[in-house]
This record gives sequence, C-alpha cells and structure tokens, in this order.
Amino acid sequence: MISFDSFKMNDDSPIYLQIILHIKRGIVAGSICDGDELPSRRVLSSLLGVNPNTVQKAYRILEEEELVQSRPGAKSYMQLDEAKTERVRSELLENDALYIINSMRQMGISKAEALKLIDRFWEE
Amino acid sequence: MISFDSFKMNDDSPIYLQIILHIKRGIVAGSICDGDELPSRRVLSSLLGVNPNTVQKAYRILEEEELVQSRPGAKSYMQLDEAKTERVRSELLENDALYIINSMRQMGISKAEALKLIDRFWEE
DNA sequence: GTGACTGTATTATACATGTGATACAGTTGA
DNA sequence: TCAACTGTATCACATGTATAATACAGTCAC
Repeated sequence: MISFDSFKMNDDSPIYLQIILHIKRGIVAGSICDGDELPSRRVLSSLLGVNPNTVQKAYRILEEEELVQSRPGAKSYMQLDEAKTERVRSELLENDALYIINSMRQMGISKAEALKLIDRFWEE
Repeated sequence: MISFDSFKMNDDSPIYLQIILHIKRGIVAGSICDGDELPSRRVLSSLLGVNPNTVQKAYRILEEEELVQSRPGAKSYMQLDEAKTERVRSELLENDALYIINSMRQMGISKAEALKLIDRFWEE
C-alpha cells in the first residue's frame, strides 16, 4: 500500500498536482513499485482532508499517463516498468534542476554560491 | 527603466506572481535599484500580452510590501533600501534552496548527487 | 447472496485567476 | 492650456480548482 505519511500539503500549487508529484517522487525514490496498491479515492481524500473529486482527478491523470491501473469496483494499482520509471525520473530531475538553476541565475548567484547554499541548507 | 527583456512567462504559476518574482530577483541580482522607474501598467501589459489588471495586481502587492511607490497620475518607482533588499534576498534564497532540497530528498537523491546534478546542468 | 467496499459520474456552489471593456481623476511636458 | 500619458476602479465573463452531496454499478470477502 502506497504511503502518504510524509505528504505535506501546501497552497503553492493545486492539490491534485501535489498528489501526482508525491507519487512520481516515490517512483523515482523506489519506495513505490509496480503492483503496489493505492489507497481508494475515499480513503485518501479522508486521510488528506480533501474532497474525493480532487483525489479522483489526480488518479485519473496518472491513469492517462499509464502509471496507474483502475477498473470499476476493484482497487487501483501501480503499473510500472523500467521505461516508465526512467521517464518519470528524467521528467522530475530535469524540472527541479532547471528550476533552481534558472532562479539562482536570475538572482546573479554564481555556481559556487549555489552549491554552497545547497550544502548549507541540506542538513536542516 | 526596469527591463522585462529576459522575462519568460509560463503556466506553472499565476502571471501576477511571476511578475512579482521577476522584480524581486532583479532586486537581489542588483539589476533593479532604488528609484528605478517601472513600466506603466498599460505599457507592461501590452509588452507581455496580458491584461492591465494582471499587472496592476502585481504592482499593488509590491506596493503593499513597500518595494514600489505609486501615486495617481504619476509614474511608479522602486522604493528600496538595504534592509528591504536583504529581506527579499533571504526570502528568495531560502524558498529556492528549500524547494530543491525537499524535492531531491523525496526522490531519494543524496546530497552528493544533488550537488553533482546542479554542477552538470549549470552550463546548459 | 449479502454487505461493505470499490471506481465512476453528476450537479451545484464557491473562490482565485485572467480577460475585456470602460471610466474617471491626477501628472506631466510641450 | 491641453493632449497624452499616468494610477485607480468597476463591471461582466470565462476558466481552473476545490468542495459538497449524491447516485449507480462493479468487485470481493465472508
């Protein structure tokens, strides 16, 4: 069963996107594997304190990306293979790396300063 | 006059927040200084291809944070001092560093791997 | 088979964001 | 003075996100 213990919701982006991101990061981290069972829409919405429709939207998109398999009445499961995992990994790593690099560059931070910043904040 | 030549709009966050972020990053980078003139609402909205109300919203928030000074009929100017600049700098650096660190951690990336990733993507 | 769960769908409501159009008063420079 | 700009404000409208309340049919363990 996929865990949402470490899930921290914020107001910076839509909730359904945060749910998708949480699962994709779990895939990259290896904590979410092929065949893993997902919490039902009702259970997860209750756990997160959000509307079932919001969870359904996240699950529907993941299903469209062929990362999740659902069928009426039955539970939903992760549907992964090596190619899909690698696709998600590239997508996330590139997005995150480019995000931080662009922002630091616009602020006139040098590469050395950026590396030092990551180093300093990592422990906290 | 504050430049928006390097401004790249995306769909990841509201436009008015992107305008605010562009100006704050310019402050941190030193390319935007106290007394600098801002483009008028109409001019900037035309330049970016967005609605004047969207620019107005960004400018209003910046004025509430006392980074911009406006008065009816006259042009708008940056209103900065050392303390404000440092406040913006801390805000942006901390946000960006924490963002990348959280995302990398959730993906199971080690600090060493994160540093290597920044190093590799920086040149591109 | 029955009951409790499941996925899926619909409707209404609310808020944030963005557009489009328009209006009015203050300033600035020629 | 006057024209062209400025900031500010309002209205209607569309879209995306999220909530709330239901409803229906499929699956599964007992």
